Amino acid sequence: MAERGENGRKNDPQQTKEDILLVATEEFSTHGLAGARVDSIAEKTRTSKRMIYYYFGNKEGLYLAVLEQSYRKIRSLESDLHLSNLEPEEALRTLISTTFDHDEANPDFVRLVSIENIHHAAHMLRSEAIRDLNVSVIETIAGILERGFDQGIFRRKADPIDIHMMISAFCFFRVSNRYTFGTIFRRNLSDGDTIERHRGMIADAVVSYLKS
Amino acid sequence: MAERGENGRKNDPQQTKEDILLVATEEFSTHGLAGARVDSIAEKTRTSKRMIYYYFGNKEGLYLAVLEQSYRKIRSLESDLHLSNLEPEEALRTLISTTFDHDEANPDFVRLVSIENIHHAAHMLRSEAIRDLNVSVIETIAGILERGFDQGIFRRKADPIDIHMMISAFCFFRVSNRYTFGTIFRRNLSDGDTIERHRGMIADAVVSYLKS
DNA sequence: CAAAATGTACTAACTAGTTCGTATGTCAAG
DNA sequence: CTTGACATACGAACTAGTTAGTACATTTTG
Repeated sequence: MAERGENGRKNDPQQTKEDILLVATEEFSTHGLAGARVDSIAEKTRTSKRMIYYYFGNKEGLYLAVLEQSYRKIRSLESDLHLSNLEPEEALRTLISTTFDHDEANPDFVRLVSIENIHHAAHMLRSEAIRDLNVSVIETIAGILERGFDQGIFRRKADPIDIHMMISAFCFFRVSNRYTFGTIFRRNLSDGDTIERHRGMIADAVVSYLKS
Repeated sequence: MAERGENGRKNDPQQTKEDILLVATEEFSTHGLAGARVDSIAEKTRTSKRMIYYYFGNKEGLYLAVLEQSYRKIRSLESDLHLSNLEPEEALRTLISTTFDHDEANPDFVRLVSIENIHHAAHMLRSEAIRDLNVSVIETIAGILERGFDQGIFRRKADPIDIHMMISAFCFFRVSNRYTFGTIFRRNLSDGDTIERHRGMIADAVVSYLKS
């Protein structure tokens, strides 16, 4: 058993790495790459700064690891939705709700993506893991659009990447721009009623667009 | 005339301030608040670091000034659109195109807003100038929606702020997430054809939503 | 001249990354 | 099964370089 005595040290590399990543995710997502402090991360960890450099090389390496881990999480989520046995409209609405709920539930991820965009996606480009992200959503959407069109439910032949962008834009923006938008229009986007209304709204908008 | 001789100095406070702001906008928008370097700004300016502190107090003061100036610019743009004499649908499409083109033409502004959101809009909150932004767009949209509903063109009674958010989300996301989205889906969102298609797409989506 | 505007050169504090030394796990040989 | 040698895992304290901010002197302008 790898238990921790009074002051006796037990090696647990896996746990140590995970611990660092968890703390780092929070730090990077709230302060950005340049604003994040390695010392601050080290303090909040149950290990030391030495370990950060031991496992991740340098600050950028740690940032990249955080980014990769975040993307890995969504990839796994995306895949286990079984939409092919649903009616096209129903399938689309389910997919949209899932995206919506994911962004709403993962502000850290949203913030990290925003930060990465400020850096022109420079780190993402260097990471094969992220670049080669199996973008299965697109195939899923393509399938739904095709079925819907063939069945005469959707009148418009839209590009699946465009549709994905439209959905992402709405879901992402609500979270990424929550603060400035909320400040200017004095509206709390985290409010329960607002969430419900917006979830329905984006679905209705996409569906009506495809039907028009 | 305030001309600049061989090495003779001419005071031109207005020009000095504007020069600093211009350089600072670029620096903050590409590196973020923490990532921006005061020394770097000073170098690119035709004046010195001393002047930055003389006029703006400190780094945050400069950042705030940059932010305020950026918002002041859109406010002026928004106001001189004369939409009330257009058909509701036409008016809405014009407004959407304008928002779309503004974001497309001002990536610096988009990036600054993203950055400000990472900081939970903390600086914006402290700035009365920005907080009290006359949100005339909302009134404009409200008017269009009402006319459209009364004329039976729009079947749906939507909240103007929600509609504004839907438009903003799409237009903003295209610019703010250009890099990560482009990397993952190998698509260049700055491409001329794509711009055209997207401009029409958001307008069609909003209109069909309101008509449904 | 007085006040505003500007330049030069500096400093105090911070911060990423390192050095050096120690503890722990493991596996082969006895 | 135990010993010891080697690799991996870890911690405390340090350093070199950076960076926001300033003291002081000087020039321009009304």
